[in-house]
Amino acid sequence: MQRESAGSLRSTDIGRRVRLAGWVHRVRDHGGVLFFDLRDRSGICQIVVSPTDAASAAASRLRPEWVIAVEGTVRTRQEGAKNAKIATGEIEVSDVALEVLSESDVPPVLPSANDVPDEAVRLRYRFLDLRREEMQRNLALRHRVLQATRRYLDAAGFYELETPMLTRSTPEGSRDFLVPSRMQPGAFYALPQSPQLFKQLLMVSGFERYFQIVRCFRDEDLRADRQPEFTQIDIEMSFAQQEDVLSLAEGLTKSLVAEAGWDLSLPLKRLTYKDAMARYGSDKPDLRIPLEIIDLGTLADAFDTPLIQGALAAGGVLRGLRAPGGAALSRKQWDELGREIERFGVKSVPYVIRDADGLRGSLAKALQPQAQDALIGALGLAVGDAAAILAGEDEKVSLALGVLRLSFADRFALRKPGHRFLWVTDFPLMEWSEEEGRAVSRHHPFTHPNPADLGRLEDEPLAVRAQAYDLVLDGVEVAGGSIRIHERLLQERIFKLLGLTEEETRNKFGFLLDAFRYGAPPHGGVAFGFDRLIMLLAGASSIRDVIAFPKTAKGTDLLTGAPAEVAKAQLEELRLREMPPEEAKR
RNA sequence: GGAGGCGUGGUGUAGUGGUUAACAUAUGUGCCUGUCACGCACAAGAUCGCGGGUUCGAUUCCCGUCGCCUCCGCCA
Repeated sequence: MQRESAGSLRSTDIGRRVRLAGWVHRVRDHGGVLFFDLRDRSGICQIVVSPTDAASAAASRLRPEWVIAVEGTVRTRQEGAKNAKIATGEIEVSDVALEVLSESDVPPVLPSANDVPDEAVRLRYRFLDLRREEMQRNLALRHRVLQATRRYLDAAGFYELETPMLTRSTPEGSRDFLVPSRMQPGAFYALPQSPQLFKQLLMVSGFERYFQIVRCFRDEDLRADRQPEFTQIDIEMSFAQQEDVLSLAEGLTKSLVAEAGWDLSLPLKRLTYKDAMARYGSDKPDLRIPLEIIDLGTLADAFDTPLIQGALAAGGVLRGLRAPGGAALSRKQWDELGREIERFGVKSVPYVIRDADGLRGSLAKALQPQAQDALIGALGLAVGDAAAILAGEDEKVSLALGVLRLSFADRFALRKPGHRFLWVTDFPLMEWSEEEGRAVSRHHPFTHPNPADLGRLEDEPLAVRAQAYDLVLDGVEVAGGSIRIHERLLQERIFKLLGLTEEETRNKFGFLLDAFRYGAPPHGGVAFGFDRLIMLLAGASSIRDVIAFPKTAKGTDLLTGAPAEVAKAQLEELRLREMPPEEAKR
């Protein structure tokens, strides 16, 4: 007899003899009649065993998480015993034959429990944690979106091509995971941070449209939305302009989010990097928050305080941000807000509060009385609102207000329901790295500059815009990409600006530059952070909740115990030796 | 690298410088014929993460350490 899904039985199945198999979810033993819920991937179904049934003795032995097979008859539940809360609540399976396939110890993570155990316990017993309905749902969604990706891109003429996982370390970007080579002692493979160079080579090779659902590796510190290995939907297209890539990515996004029941209307909103920073203080603004940063430059003269006047004299800006209901913030809370933006060189948050009598607050005294109404109007302050007002260097003021914007949203629950996508375009090509004392690529060194800015590449490199774009969803970067440089000479100019010597570039990227000598098509692409996207679609608060076997914040796997020491013989084979701690210190 | 939070029966929590560490659930036994987070009774179950210090006495206070989480730095 063919096995069926427990969760898919309905009243239309009444009278049928069925065979089910799965896990014992909950047992309700009344001494006489006994009920239990049988759970499989599809859901749960109530099995009823009468004291006169042959299976009665076996049923009373059943415990949670035993694996059993059941053969029985689907029947309607008695009137008044139907359960509208579950999909199979109209029916039950009776007159059963029971077979225990596997017993279970008392499980540390009980899939039927309401309380979710501590995450360390969940990760240690991940195979049990994954039985929980939430995790089953998340990974099922992940599966569906993966399949939708393949369907969409295949239909759009993309080849799914694979690239090496054992590759070479390249400069720029994040720290590599290294794999020592046995056959080339002293040499190392690197696991790919992304298949960037390979997908460009595939364009040179004439495949025209490539995609890959690919694991990427970055040896950096973890976050709720960052794992050392993660999955990208990697896409590259030849003979494509930025518009072609954006439009492809939008179409794909629409079909992917539809798997979660989201309806997306295209085209998506767009914002330049410059505007995003000015209006939201972030290159990945959360547009669910109905707050915008306001430039107060025209009111600058109304503030009689050296802090503001000094900042403006130094070429700075004056900007404010409304905090709806912010009058309720205590002195202590303003201090907390100040600590959140300390890293931008702000010592405390100057603010004003509008109450029934007018403005008060740390900055109100410095404001000329006749300018009060103008300030209230500019910031849109209602009675009960407050506003943070910062003066200083453009980028720092923006970023600081961007942080406050998020903080206000948290404190006053300002985020509107629903979801907001947007493209952020025209990123700067390069940015200054204090640490390295040179310009570094903001995206990666193969990003094509905006053709309109090519003339000032050497003179004002930091002002050059890139043909690079990010897709942002609710304040999270879910995809990013660029048009690539396919001209060898331009690529060499960029390397030079980045301070990479010819020898270095030949050594590290020679193969790519070589390839570009033999007819490289213009090309560009985009990569989706797949786990993050699923996290947002699933409404999960951590990327770990959409990955079957994730790592902890310290990069360990509590299930397998990785990373672990290896046998001396393995190290010898690789000609590796542990460095004494005192030597490793420096 | 830095900051913060958490760590108490299997699990989730409460709690206290002082007798026997409480509750829920899970577990075991018994009772129970329509439950669905079934119910009732009884029982068993805890080196209060680990190490050190303060104290007559520490699960509680202090220091260190380990583990988990969050954030900053970092992550093209």
